[in-house]
Amino acid sequence: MAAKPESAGTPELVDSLVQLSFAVQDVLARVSAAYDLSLTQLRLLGILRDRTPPMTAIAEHLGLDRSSVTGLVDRAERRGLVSRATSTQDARVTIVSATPRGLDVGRQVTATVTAEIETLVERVPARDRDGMVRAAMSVVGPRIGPGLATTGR
Amino acid sequence: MAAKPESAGTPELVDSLVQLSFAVQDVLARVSAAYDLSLTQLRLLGILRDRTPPMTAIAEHLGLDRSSVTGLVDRAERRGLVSRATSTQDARVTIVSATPRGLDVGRQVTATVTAEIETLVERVPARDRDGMVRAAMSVVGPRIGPGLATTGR
DNA sequence: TATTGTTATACTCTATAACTATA
DNA sequence: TATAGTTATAGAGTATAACAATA
Repeated sequence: MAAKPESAGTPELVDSLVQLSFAVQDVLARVSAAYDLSLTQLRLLGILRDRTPPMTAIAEHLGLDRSSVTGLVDRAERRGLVSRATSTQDARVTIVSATPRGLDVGRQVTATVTAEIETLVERVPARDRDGMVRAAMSVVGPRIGPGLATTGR
Repeated sequence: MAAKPESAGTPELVDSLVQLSFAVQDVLARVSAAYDLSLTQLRLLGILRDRTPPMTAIAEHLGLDRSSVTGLVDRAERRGLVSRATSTQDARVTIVSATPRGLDVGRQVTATVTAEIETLVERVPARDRDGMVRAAMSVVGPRIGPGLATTGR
């Protein structure tokens, strides 16, 4: 499974994609940090923007163990960003939701991130932008919900 | 600083880029983990592939505090991936280099990551690939060294 | 018995502040 | 004094294993 020179441009593309991903993640982490959020906290708020899922669903979304989500939600709750409630249908289940403040912070970070990445994108020649959207979407699939999807799946 | 509808396609592009960055980082983290490396350890090995820098230079490359690099190198050294040496020119300076095993592990992870991302890229229509390289490079600049650049700057 | 969530524990990663050694 | 690196300390994030409560 070594050489497979089907498309001469592929190595450069792989390399560009890796660098690009670091540049984007840098923006996400830096802006989050400016709001005193970790990237994981931002992702949590992103999930809770339009849902009130059980702990297990959050774990699946983020690709984390359930015990990791316990700590994550603990810290967010301590900061007044999210809250817990026991499901009325199944007393084993804990429902998590964003507080008004959590929603607000999430919106602000998302707006700032979007603005910063738009600045990066201004460097892309206009004629290449449509192709880039098509290329990116052919890798990750179409958008599902509204706003920034802080997930790879 | 709100609406700025200069280019209608921009929001989708921003969103695609964020998702794409998560997909790529997922690959990097997953493959690293399969080799029992954190992403930071992989980045360290990436730096040491063709250099033997002082601790401070590593901190700058990775955007970390010097004290964080101390621990990072400690753990990598304990695992036989890197080694320390005192500079002969300036006894304050500690020079870090990858061991043969560290170089080897770095190469293996890089090769696997490249293969996996190439698989992702196969989903991109061939006619869009050149444009994607151009677009990505216009954001992050041209490649500098050989191999995967596990950095955003 | 199976599932949901938490706790206990341990490790990595990170930063700030204070320190040592060298320049 | 200034710089390079380490240590001490603290906190976030993560996982595994064991547990309690509920189904």
